[in-house]
This record gives sequence, structure tokens and C-alpha cells, in this order.
Amino acid sequence: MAPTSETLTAERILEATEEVLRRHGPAKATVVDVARALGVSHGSVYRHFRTKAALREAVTKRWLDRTSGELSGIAAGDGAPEARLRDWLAALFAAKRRKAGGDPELFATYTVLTSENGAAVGEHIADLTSQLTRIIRAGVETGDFAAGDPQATARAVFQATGRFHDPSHAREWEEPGAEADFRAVVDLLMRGLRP
Amino acid sequence: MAPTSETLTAERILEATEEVLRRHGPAKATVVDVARALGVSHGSVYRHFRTKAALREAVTKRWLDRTSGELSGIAAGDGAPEARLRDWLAALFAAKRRKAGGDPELFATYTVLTSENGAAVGEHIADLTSQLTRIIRAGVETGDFAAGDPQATARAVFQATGRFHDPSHAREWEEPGAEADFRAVVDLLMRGLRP
DNA sequence: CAGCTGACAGATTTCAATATCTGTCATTCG
DNA sequence: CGAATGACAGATATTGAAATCTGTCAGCTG
Repeated sequence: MAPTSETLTAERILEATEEVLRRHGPAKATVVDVARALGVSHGSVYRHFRTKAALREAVTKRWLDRTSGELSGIAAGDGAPEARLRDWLAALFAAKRRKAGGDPELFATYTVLTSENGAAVGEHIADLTSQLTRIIRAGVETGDFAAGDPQATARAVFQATGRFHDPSHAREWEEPGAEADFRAVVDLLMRGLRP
Repeated sequence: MAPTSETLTAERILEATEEVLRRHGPAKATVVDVARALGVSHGSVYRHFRTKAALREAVTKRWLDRTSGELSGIAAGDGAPEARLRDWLAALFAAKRRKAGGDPELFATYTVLTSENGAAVGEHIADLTSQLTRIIRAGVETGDFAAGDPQATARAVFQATGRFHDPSHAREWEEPGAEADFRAVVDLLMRGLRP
């Protein structure tokens, strides 16, 4: 909050924007607020981001990237593909659920941001799907999975588990049977992947 | 629209309400509009429905019941369970897609109504899931499917295909690869169901 | 007298005036 | 001279007063 007198960088603006979004929510967070938090005029912010939309998009990308970063470790692991796939899906569900349940207001804020920003979300989904493809391809190589087209299969697995990672279903993640439902879907998919 | 002088029945009120919703949309459709369409005072409407919310719920139920009625024929059929399941899922996807694509405004109206009305939607989903259970149970009996708990499996199949029937994904139903995505998910699930 | 009406209170929505915000750019500052 | 400022025009959001709506009910009507 202290108007540090370091040089103004895109990075610092993004941090301030996240803070402003956290405090004011997506509807009331303004560029003027961000500039005020940094102790500069709002004109300076426009030197680093052409529009408010671009600023919000950059914040959204950062947030999505943090999530996919958490999972890439599992995808790159070297355990049995079947276990790796289960772990990856469970980690994805757990991460989303933690974010949604832990700070519902912030999660709602980012839900608004992602819905503003189809492109960034598309890239994020492409990233996650490619992590999944990597796991499935590994399984095909070891003979644990049968999949004619690993990429299409990864897409199908991602879509079939959508209820457990798509933010539009966040309400349902805290319902009693959620965990059991998740396991049932994953079990069915794992059976479908076996040769 | 003609203020028919038949006796005022719940049925006629529901029809008029659907018409008013179709014309004005969910935000601007008022009980006064419905009464005007029927040529009665709004007080008369309240004789048949305790509140505006109850009236909207009844309209929602009717709409949902029409959809599940379309599918019950397939679920009750006597063909091979595997084909029946594919047909049922395809019919569900086709029906939803037809409704969403054919009259987007009306679909948006009903999307608002369903989101207002968790209970009615819950019953509708329970109905659809029980149709699915029936098909899966038949498959278990003929040996076409392996499912320890047909009801839980039906739930899993329904949830895994959510992207292709849940209204919150309606936007995606008209995208290029939608049909292929649907087939990929269904294929994977069918493989998972085999003994 | 069963069903309908319309006036009413309180809640909600609309609308237009006012304030704030976004994005630009000529000017200032270091 | 490059980075930052702040005044400005047009767009968007806020506000509060006026209009409309919801739900009730005493009384009217056939």
C-alpha cells in the first residue's frame, strides 16, 4: 500500500491490481484505485497497459498460470500413468475446491474475470489438456491405456470431469456426495481407458 | 391474448404466463401482465398461485417435464442396452441443443427460470437419472454392462456428460467440434461400462 | 356465496440528473 | 529526453425521487 518509490513496472501494477480486486471486487475496482494504491497518476498505468481490459486480462492470465503450474509437476512425474492420471485429476479438483471454498469472494471475483476473458481461459484449458495428453500418451506407451488419439482422449477426459473443475459448478463442490461423485466418474473413465 | 371468458383455471394461467415470458423475458414479465393477457385482475391470479415465485416455478416444472417426457420413450424401449444408452444420450444432447439454438431468447428465459428454482431442477435431474438407471440396470441384466451400483453409475454417466446437457454450457454446443467431443466422451464412457 | 375486483401498503424497478471513470495528450518534471 | 502528470471529452456508474409491482383483503357481482 505504501507508495514505494521504486520504478513503476508492469509487475508492480499487476500486484496492486490484484490487491484492489481483492478489496473492492470486480465491479468496483477502477484504474484510478490501482494508481492510487501505487501512489501514481492513472495516466502512468496506461503507459504499461493499453486499456483497463488488458490489465484485467493480464491479472487473469497470472492467476490461471499459477493454477496450471501447480499441476505440471504431477504431469511431468514418472510414476505409473494410471496413478499419475488419478493424482492429476484429484489435484485439479482439490485445487479448485480449495480456491472456491477458502475465499469465496475472491473466487467469485476471478470467476467474473475469467468470464470476461475467453481467450485467456482457452489458453489455460489448452495448457491443462496438453498436460493430460502427456500423461495419457505415457500410458499408451507403457500399455496401461488404450487410446487411438491421445489428444482427443485427453480432451474427452477433461470434458467428462468438467463438473469437478469448471467454475460454473463451484456451488456443487461442497455438497455432501461431491467426493464420491468424483471418484465414480474417475473410476468409470479409468475403466474406459484400459486396453 | 383474447380474454376468453372461460373459467379461469391454473392451466390457462400457466399458458398465459408462458406467453408473457416469451414476449417480455424473465426480468420484465409481471403478474399484472399475465392478468392483462387473460383479461382479469391480478388478484384473480393470486387465487390460483400463492406468489409470483410459485407461478414461475409451475411454469418451470411444465417445461422441464416436457423435456424428460421426450426421453422416457427411449429409456423404456427394448432394444440392446448399449444402443439404447447411446440413443438416450444423443437424444438428450440433441433436444437441448435444438432448444438452445432454435430460440435462444426463450432458452435464456428458461435458463433464468431454472436457476431461480433449484428444487424443480433437482427433481428433473432425479427423473433423468432414474431413466438412465433403468437403461444401465437392463444392461447389467443382459450382461452388456458391468456396474456394481447401477444408480451410482447412472449418476456418473449423467455428470460426465454434463457439458452436453447442462444449460451453463449452451454456448459451447454450437462450436465446431461439439459433435465430435460428444462422441469421444460417450465412447469413453461406453468402454468404461463394458464388463 | 364462490369467484372476482380494485384500492392499498410496502417492496422493487425505472429514469434522469449527477458523479465518477476511462483513455488521450499537451505539458511538466527530473 | 523519457517518464509522469492532470485536465479534458465521452462513456459508464450512482443516486434518489417517481412509477410500477407484489401480495392482501374488504367489498362487489352474478
